[in-house]
Amino acid sequence: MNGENNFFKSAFSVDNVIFGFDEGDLKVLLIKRGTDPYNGLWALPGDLVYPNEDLDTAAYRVLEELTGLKNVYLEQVHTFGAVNRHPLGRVITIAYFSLVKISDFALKAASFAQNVEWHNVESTMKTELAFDHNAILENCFNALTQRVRIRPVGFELLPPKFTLTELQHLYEALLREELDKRNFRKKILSTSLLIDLDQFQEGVPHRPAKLYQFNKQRYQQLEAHGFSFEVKESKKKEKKKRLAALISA
Amino acid sequence: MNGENNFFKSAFSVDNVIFGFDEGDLKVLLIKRGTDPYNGLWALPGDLVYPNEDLDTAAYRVLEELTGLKNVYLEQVHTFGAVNRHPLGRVITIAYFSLVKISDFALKAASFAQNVEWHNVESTMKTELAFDHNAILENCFNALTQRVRIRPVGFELLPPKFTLTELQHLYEALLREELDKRNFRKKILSTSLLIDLDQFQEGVPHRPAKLYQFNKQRYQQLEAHGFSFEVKESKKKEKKKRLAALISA
DNA sequence: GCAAAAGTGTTTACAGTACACCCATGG
DNA sequence: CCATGGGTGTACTGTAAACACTTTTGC
Repeated sequence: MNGENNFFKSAFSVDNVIFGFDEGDLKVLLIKRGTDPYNGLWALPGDLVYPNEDLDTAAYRVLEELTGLKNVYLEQVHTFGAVNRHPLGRVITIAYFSLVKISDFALKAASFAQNVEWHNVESTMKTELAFDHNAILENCFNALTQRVRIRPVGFELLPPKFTLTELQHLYEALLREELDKRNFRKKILSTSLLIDLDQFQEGVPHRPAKLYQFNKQRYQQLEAHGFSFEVKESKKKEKKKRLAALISA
Repeated sequence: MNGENNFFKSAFSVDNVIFGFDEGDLKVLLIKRGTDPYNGLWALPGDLVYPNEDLDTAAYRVLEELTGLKNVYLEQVHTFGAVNRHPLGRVITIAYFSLVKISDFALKAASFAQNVEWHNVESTMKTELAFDHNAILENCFNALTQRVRIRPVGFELLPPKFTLTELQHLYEALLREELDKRNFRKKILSTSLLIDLDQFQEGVPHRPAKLYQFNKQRYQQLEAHGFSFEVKESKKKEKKKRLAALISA
């Protein structure tokens, strides 16, 4: 396969890191491989890109075939192309991540996999995955962490109605950092991106929390008007010296 | 070419947006195409990836063949794979940008190009380039703008010795924003990333400015210790409402 | 002595941080 | 009445932002 100038003897695939959020922690959807290579190992869902198919389309297709979901947040992250990353030939892969609400979907049967499951992200990163999927997962997780500091993408992972505590737990999982309840509420409410539904949890063994909804229209308005959604780094306990910002005036 | 399942009848290339900084503005290195398709149009340097070559290696090779430079800042940005982006077949391309010091290199003759030139970035973005290279350029420029807010990559574009005013002009070009001289100096000096060389400009028709050098060792130290180099967005004149940060505690 | 760019401090406003107690519900 | 998580305000501190004049050199 390698060697001479066989430029058109290569293929490209997409791999899709599908994130969900449930029971207070971040999950990733994995497929247990039923064929060689890497038979029996867990892998990220992916597929070769059809010759007449755009890359994003292929990534959406992988997602939809697996979950039945459409209109999902999807973002291209990085392309992995080490020469020997695929044992069967030169296959580079374009990595995407997507964010889904675990609440509102059921898994489809995926013919090419024995098994499909949600796995905790942190523990998955310590496990061996097929191919270079550990590197891909880590890369996409970092991209998500970064993205969530800049844009309110977290809502893509929550059910339509959620409590502020659920939202806070989500951010804590994504940022791997504990947040102060009062400060978090103050800030998140000051964005005007949440709609107070004036509804409450039911059947919980404690004071029921208010339910909120993400105000997507409002966000798109603000975004269109050039407003930025800035998320700052928190100061660490051990007073790290800040490298001062460069921008002024 | 398109149509049936010719998975291995496709190719991938790298394109490299090579940025330089000279005379107060940001430049990009372009090649005038001497063959069809797009004969006569300016294009980004790029090449097909060899079958036994990693993607990053290919991007470095393109850069080195063109400029003779090694050990240059290089970053993968995005992969472009629209079905019809290349008139001769299915060719997806992985876009990189690199940052070079215009001062210290001479262009090599590039056999596949009639002409190689530095072009002003802003005006190039208003011109038609070959293939989807307008989209690639814009994407890479945005990536650079973002990167420079987070990491001190600007120094890669300056000669080894520079004045604070030159550095400020660079940041102004990258961020498309005017900066306040005093605040800029205060902040940049407070990072301890600059070495005061105690040398001065010569032969300038005004008070000569001090020369500084980037302290790479120091930066790597800080980076290794988990310090962050944070660059904040400046507030605009028209007091835009800030969407408050989400992180606290 | 004039032109041109270098260099330098202080004040004000806001956003980030830290922190502790009472409330509503189910069992 | 107890356990559980929900909900709320204030004071402090550090960084960003605004802003104008003096200095040094070449000609």
